[in-house]
Amino acid sequence: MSLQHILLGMLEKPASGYDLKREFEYSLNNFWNAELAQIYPTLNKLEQGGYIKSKMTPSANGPKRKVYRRLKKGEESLIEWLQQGPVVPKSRIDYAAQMCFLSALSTTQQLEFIQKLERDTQKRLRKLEEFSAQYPLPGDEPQSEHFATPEEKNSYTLQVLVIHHGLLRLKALLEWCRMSASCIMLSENKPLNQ
Amino acid sequence: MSLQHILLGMLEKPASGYDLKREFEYSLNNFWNAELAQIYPTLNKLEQGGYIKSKMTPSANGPKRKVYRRLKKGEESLIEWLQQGPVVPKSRIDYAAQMCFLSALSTTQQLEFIQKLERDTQKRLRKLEEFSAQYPLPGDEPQSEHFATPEEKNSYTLQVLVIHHGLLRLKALLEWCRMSASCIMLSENKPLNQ
DNA sequence: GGAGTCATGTAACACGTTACATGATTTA
DNA sequence: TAAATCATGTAACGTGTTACATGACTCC
Repeated sequence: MSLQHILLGMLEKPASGYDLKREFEYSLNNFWNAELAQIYPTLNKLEQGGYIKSKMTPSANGPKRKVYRRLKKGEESLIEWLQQGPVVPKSRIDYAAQMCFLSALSTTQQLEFIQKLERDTQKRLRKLEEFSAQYPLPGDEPQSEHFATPEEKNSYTLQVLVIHHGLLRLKALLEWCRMSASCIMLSENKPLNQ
Repeated sequence: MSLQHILLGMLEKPASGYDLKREFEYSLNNFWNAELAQIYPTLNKLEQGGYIKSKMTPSANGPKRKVYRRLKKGEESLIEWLQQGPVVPKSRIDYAAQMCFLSALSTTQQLEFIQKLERDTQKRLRKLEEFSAQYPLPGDEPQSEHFATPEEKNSYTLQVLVIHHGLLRLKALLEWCRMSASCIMLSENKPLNQ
């Protein structure tokens, strides 16, 4: 059910399905994604339901685009979704499940497993930190950002917070990787002088 | 694809579908879950594939149970899954997506949203901390735990680490909730003396 | 004119959830 | 004997992914 609401949220400004896919890739990608094969049917469904409305518009550099704009019913549905409070997904973390059964491998292989996870996480963290550099927290650099309206400032603050959510998650995961590596090495229980 | 491997991992010791469902509820629940409606067909599929084998056995307190044991092919498949390295799921975090569009609500409602998330997270954390109290980290309480074999000790260490993964995640989320609440309050930008 | 990108879609399949169906055994 | 729990399943539906189909437009 969430994708419909997310698309409604993204349609603050009119956009085509292709645009929305790009937006997933370049910013929301850290905590949500959707393929075009899912976006297009969902947009059609939303239009049939009277939440959004499309209009064929010529493109500067390609074929005609189907640009959607959000209708009042769409905005109401979005607000309803937000007002029902935070939706916490039941987490399904494959690598954590794998950890449970990792004793089937040698200690060496266990450490390799953790180290691979640590490297991948480090990579993701660096990428997100790079991305987040464009979005300083208002207050961190006083007077560096100016907003036309309080609404714009608020919207920006929320964007930044979402990015920081990703950063905190990745940092927590890194910390856990390090703890796990030392724990496994300790549990090997080999005498130090050998 | 993961559920098949997870069930194979859980079948270290023979168990019925009903047993496995219980195990999800009482321990793995924090990072994976599956309904009976998904477990039973998956077990049938695994048996048809020659990964496990069932045997009807009478129960002490109910109707006959279909108890599965893991075959060699099952163990090989499990090890293959583990050796291919950590599988990192693409995260889909509804509340983070909601945050992106939260500027459609008033600042007061935004704060309520965050506070609700904080309360829910606090509750989950307390529950997991309670659960984890049964599993001290070996080393934290020297000499308090004894294991028959090094394999058992290693297996226990991994279990504990998985629980700590959940704890760290929840703590990071809590920290983020607090940061978000102050950020939103600051961004409201109202003069203090009013 | 061919390759690459822009742009929209359908079809088949895999995975997950909810609801429903069935029946045995235990406990009050 | 009725309710609760144990125990195994099927059916329908919703969501998400991969593969395939189609065509317009741009740049070389």
